[in-house]
Amino acid sequence: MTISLTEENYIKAIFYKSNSNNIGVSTNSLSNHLKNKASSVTDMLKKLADKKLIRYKKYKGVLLTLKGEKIAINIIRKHRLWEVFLMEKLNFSWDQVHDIAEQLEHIKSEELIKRLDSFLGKPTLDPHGDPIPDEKGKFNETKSIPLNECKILKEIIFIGVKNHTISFLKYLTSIGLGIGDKFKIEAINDFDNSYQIKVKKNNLVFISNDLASNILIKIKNE
Amino acid sequence: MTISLTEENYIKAIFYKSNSNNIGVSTNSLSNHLKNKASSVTDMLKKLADKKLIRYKKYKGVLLTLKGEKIAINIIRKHRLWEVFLMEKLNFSWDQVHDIAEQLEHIKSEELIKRLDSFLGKPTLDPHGDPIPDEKGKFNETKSIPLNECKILKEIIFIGVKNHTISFLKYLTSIGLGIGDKFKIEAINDFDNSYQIKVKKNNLVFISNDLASNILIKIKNE
DNA sequence: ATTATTTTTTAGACTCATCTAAATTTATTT
DNA sequence: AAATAAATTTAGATGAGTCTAAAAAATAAT
Repeated sequence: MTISLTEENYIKAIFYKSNSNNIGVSTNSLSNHLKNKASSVTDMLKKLADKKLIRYKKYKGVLLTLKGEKIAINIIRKHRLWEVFLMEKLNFSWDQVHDIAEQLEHIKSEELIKRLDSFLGKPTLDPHGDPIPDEKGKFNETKSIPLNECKILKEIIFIGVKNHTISFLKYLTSIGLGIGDKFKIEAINDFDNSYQIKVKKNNLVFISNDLASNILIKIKNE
Repeated sequence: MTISLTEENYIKAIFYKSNSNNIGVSTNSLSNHLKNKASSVTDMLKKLADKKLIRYKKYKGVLLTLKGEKIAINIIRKHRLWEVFLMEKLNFSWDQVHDIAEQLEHIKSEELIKRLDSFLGKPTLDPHGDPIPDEKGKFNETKSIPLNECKILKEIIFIGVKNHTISFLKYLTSIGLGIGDKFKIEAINDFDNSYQIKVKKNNLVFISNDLASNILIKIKNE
């Protein structure tokens, strides 16, 4: 069975919109995410259901089948491996890689991905700190928490972001924060739950609670 | 102006079918090459002419405009750079790279190609010995001749192939012949113009004239 | 529990790239 | 140069993926 580029993008969107609870993804949320009209989404959902890639009941939203999930995870694996390639080998900055990886993820060749994976040293995290599933589709879960759930003044490792917008990524770069960096929480302001952190020898940086909720961290030595 | 993947493939096909003499490429030859019906080709030619990518007169065949040629050369550049990447970095064999490069050549990002080029050390020949045009579209012409035009017993450098079919490439590999290899013409049989060559310490290999016409060589120290 | 609102689906139309079948033009024979 | 063959184009149709506008179903509000 062949799966078109468009179908792949729908499958990926459904995967991203799926919550761990088994509630179907709504037509509208896919419509927003894919920037297509809801009616177009409905059409495609019928097609994907025919192919047994999703379970779809009219008006009830949609869930991936095992087959569909496998495909989604494989696309994500390809996307993230290419992102690693673009940053590590071609020295792109992390806010530049997404659009290119969005294209590369659709290249069809299992052998290519296998070799790319080896070439990159079988990485388990992409440049945004997101886990890269292995050949079997298994995610190496690195338990991270958003910075705003950390209420103690400790040494922190920055391991990922929740918000992937380019402006956010650029902002982090501008304050000297990159994946893997260590920083220290110097103060937590209880009036607005904002943070003051110190990255390396840089000055103190002020982080709003909202911002902090999009920064994924691990507490050092835990 | 956006150019679709399909349009890119037509432009590339027209480029490959163009002879240095200014004779238009026929609808039928494109039809064969692209494995589309002639009527489909006609439709697309009209479209490409509207976009000023080709010059097209009904029943008279087709030529690329400067704009079209630029695009064709850029696609070829991308194709060949990716082939180098696949062989040099991912250790694919030269008969495996074409199909994957056929997909990769359509990835849209000038920056990507610029960086890939640098990463690969700005190569001027691809793994099949075909020249890689530079950013400006200039081909580094390495004047090569087909083996069957060489009538003297000399040391030879194998620099490319004319026939790119997988079976031919596999055959060359099987007799121990790879791009850049040196070999010696041991004998030229005048009854059928076939060749006997010696690759490294291997046994003598028999090469028919037909085969020889598809092997591009340079005579050593010339 | 009716009404109003939002979400989703259906119906019909459009573009892109393709096809088949028929018509037309060009090239080749005799 | 007329007849035949080959190449090319036109006309009309199809499938994929999208759209708008209208209908139907689900959800929320009074």
